[in-house]
Amino acid sequence: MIRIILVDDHVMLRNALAARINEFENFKVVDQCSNGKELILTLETNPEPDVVLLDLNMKEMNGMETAQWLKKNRPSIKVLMLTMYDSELTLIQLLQLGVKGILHKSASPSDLRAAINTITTEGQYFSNHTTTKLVNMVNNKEAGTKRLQKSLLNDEEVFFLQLACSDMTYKEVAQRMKLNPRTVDSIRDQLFIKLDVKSRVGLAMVAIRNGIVSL
Amino acid sequence: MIRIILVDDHVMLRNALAARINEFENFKVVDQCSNGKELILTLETNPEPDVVLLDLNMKEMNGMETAQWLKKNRPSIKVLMLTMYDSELTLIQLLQLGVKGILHKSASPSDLRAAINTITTEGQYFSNHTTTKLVNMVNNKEAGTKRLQKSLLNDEEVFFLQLACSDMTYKEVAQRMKLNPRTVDSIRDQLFIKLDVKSRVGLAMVAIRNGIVSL
DNA sequence: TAGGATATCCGTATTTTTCCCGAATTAAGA
DNA sequence: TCTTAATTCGGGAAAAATACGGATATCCTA
Repeated sequence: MIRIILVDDHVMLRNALAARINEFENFKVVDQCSNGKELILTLETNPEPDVVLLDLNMKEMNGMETAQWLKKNRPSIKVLMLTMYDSELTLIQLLQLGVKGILHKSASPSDLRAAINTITTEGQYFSNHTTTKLVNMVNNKEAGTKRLQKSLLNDEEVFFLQLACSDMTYKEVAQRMKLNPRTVDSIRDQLFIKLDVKSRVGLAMVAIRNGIVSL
Repeated sequence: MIRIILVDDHVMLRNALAARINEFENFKVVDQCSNGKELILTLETNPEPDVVLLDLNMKEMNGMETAQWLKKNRPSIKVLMLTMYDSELTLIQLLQLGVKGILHKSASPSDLRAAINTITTEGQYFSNHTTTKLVNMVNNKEAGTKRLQKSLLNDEEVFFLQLACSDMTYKEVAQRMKLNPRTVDSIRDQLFIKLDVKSRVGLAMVAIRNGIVSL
């Protein structure tokens, strides 16, 4: 019996997923959480599940942070990430975090079934769509491979993006980050290139799409 | 038998809702659509439902636009709006569009049941949370009442917001809107006041939260 | 019809953002 | 060790965004 925990702050979707999964043979949803923090609490007092279905866009502790925690503290748990939007950035970042599969929220129930099945039998699941994007990135010499190697966001950049998605000015952001305003300029310019945008609004859009900032 | 159509681009959540609703007595989900356009097509060839469960944040034709269309073309259909985030702006705007109820996506199945039941028996459903916010707005003299009267966005402002959530400069936005750049400045300044932000990024955030721009 | 509030349009001034250059330091690789 | 990157920071200028205010038209009202 494969044991699964669901993590998503939308109760109804979560229940829906649970109902579907419990219909499958050999699968059982043993717990449901609303965010990463709840998951950690649950894991502290309960036996480890085999799979965690993790929503990327959550309020309290989002999917990215939670996956990072899981990789570090519970590396044997397989993570299947649920995404709302899709983008190359998320993709690469998630792979780095050891996520074993990615499933778009607009996926059909049969996609869900395939994902859950494959991830337990073969260790990982990636849809054709996901794989295609990866291949395209590798093939796209000018931007693609560079991104594969370099477009991962470090903690500083993530922190910057979170602060940039606000009414603050860059000076204020620099203060908050305890950095020289010039350095903040560099971080921003770096992100312009990495994320292929040319304005702060563009950065904000990418950040939101990728669950880096939670609304 | 109350006939219901679901409109949401997340298949699994949609199916979950459908399953729940079909469990209720006297309710039946007669159709499911992924966005407003599909709904319109469906309505053209099928008999009118009693209730439409409408997601606010959709790609093709979002909930706001769809509600507007329904108000004009199918005024007898009751609209229950599903929201991802919540904000005062959405609230007022939705009420103006004749929406008969608002349900947050993090609502529980029992909330869903209450909403569906109440909307059909009493004509409308608003949660305590929603009502409380409305009351607060009315009581808050300085900003509240003004917002109630004035914070509704007209088509021009909505269009501006959609364009503002991009890498475009205001000049380019002005060109696209066929307006003088100064006029675009005024629209922006107006929105700063209405939405209580002081930068373009702030505008973008509000616009996304309210489903005015779809990512 | 005069007065007052309000919306629209547009100009000026200031601040912020963005870009381009480059220098000093550190890290990494051959 | 020498070269090559990458990081942090600075000056300065051009462009964009924002703040402020003025002119005109409109509409409501006393």
